[in-house]
Amino acid sequence: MIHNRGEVNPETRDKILKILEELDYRPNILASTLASKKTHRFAVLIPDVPYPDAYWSKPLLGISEAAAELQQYGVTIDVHQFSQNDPSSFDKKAKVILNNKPEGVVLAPFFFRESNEFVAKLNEHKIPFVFIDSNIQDSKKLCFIGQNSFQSGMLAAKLFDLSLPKDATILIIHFGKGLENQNHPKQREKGFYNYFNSKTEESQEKLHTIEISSSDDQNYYSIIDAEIKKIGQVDGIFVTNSQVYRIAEYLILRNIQHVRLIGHDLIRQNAESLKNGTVDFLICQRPEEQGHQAVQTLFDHIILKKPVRTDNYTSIDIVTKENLDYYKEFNQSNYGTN
Amino acid sequence: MIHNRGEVNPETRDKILKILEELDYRPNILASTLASKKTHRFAVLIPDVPYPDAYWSKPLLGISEAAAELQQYGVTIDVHQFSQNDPSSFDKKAKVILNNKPEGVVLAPFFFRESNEFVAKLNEHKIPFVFIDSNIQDSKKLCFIGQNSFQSGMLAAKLFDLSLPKDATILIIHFGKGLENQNHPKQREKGFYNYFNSKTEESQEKLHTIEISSSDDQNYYSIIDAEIKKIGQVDGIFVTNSQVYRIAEYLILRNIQHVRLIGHDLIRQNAESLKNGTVDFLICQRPEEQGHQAVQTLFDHIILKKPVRTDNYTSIDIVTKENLDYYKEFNQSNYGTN
DNA sequence: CTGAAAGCGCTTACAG
DNA sequence: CTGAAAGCGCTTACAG
Repeated sequence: MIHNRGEVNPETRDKILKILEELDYRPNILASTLASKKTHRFAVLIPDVPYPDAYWSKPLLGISEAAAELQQYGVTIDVHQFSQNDPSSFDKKAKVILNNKPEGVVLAPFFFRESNEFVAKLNEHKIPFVFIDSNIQDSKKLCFIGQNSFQSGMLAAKLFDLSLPKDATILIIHFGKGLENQNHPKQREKGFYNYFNSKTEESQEKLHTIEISSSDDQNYYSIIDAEIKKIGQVDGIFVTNSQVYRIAEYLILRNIQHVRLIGHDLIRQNAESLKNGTVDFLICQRPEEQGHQAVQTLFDHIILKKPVRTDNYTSIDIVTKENLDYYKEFNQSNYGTN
Repeated sequence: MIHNRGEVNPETRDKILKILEELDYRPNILASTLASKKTHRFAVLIPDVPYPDAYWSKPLLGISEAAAELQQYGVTIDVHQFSQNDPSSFDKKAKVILNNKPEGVVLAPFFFRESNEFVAKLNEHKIPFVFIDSNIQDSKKLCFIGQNSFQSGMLAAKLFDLSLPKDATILIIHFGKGLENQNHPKQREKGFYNYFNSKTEESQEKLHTIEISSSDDQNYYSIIDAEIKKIGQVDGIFVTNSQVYRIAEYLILRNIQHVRLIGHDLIRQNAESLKNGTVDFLICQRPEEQGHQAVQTLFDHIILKKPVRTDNYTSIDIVTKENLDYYKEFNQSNYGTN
């Protein structure tokens, strides 16, 4: 009904628009999509899932859910995955996506340089894109969806602060190589230090940081042994990503108790560590919701032509043994039989 | 296309169904709602909002949001509100709803007896209903959406346990009259005691409970004064509902510091107490999401004829000064200009 | 350039 | 009872 062809007397145009407004006219999307028979292709570029239940299986769940919902609107979603250890795999998939010329893209800008190149091409082709998980400032993005990692580091610090004595020794552990490519762990550490540095009372906590790169995978036990020996004792350990369950394993094997242990993300292994009491708090970010929202945002913008928020920080959830069961989204069980 | 009239040879029927399955046939809801021109009326029965930003303004937000989304499917939602101090107002609205014969109902079963009567009538008329906030067992409900309050009490206890010395004195405060009608506060208290009673190590915390009925509104300060005087000192206070900001006011006025204060629900007044540091933790339940989901569940069941879960516990969120900003749902700000 | 017709995948009132 | 036609609110290909 509303088209945009030809010249119309601006006065007439305004009159018509005013009447439409008065009648509160809204185009019927149902009728519109039904009639147009148009089909929309979105592309997704995220890390692969190297082992079962690894972190990126969760955003993928949300993406698949959104895909199923939007299918009736003629939306197809192609998911492309790259290896977190291999920037060239990112590049390769990015090229495939560009060749397909999708109407919109969701991407996790994991590798800074490669992502910047990809994003430049997308802008060139005027393909709108949504960042998921991490952000690149000043990039003409449609939207960013993820966690404020600085603030989540602040929160971790607060939890130690409230639950440990004032002179506690806390060890911060970065797990996994390629930290230069990952914003989250560094930002979390910054937030963590910021919390303690900006305390009004004289802060007496002793903070130490170590990195365990993935090439040390086999012998990270001895690295931690050495560190603890060096600093004498440890009251709390903060792991800046989802690998906290490995520290839980370490503590159990070494039979070290009464260490406050906090990490990130509700992957299966971490849930188990929460249940057996080794991990005290898990700070989480609703990854399924992130995946779902990323796709939904593209849909809102491209098909519904609705305004979308440019920054969409998901909640920073504190998960303990007690509330764990209420954070498992999209589980298939618990359905009625009607 | 698929109808249910007349007799068909069962064999033929099965064959056809099989072919449909093979073709993965799914009726197009868009075309269906467009063609049918059917209109669906839902009714909602929840408490009113006695002062700005009071708790029930939030589920209402979620309900309105869902109403806007489902409007294009021909769904209309009538919201009826009752006074939390007046069971007869519940009754009156329930009668109005029954007269309107809606296709589905969302209700907060606040008054046990009145709710039971209403629910019996709904079952009689075969009108499906969804409980929001509170539950009534064995009631042929379509679904319950709300918080597991026993578990949220457990969680509150855990937070005190981790952040207070082993011999701490904790005061539990029930605010508001008519507790006999409200399940949440009592269940939360039960969970709270349960946590400390089931600790493996000898529990040395001293727990005290008081009730402040709303007729004492004017002089609750003196009631707390008296209680604290009686028990000598207090290290933590747990308020079993959203009225925790009033205890925060009390502590500020009396200049009492270093009391760990935990309460429920992110209403505006509580958010402020969190920011100024009087309240340490707020345990929240995503009320907007509850409102939204209640309506959505009715839609899924009645229009989409999808199976729905019969119990839908929302997450039990721990909110602090640090993650507060990421729990404000549905705020209108922060939108881009595209 | 523009108006009018055909059609999207369904439902429903209706003729036979 | 049942098949075929009309129509839901749009879009699009097409005739003039």
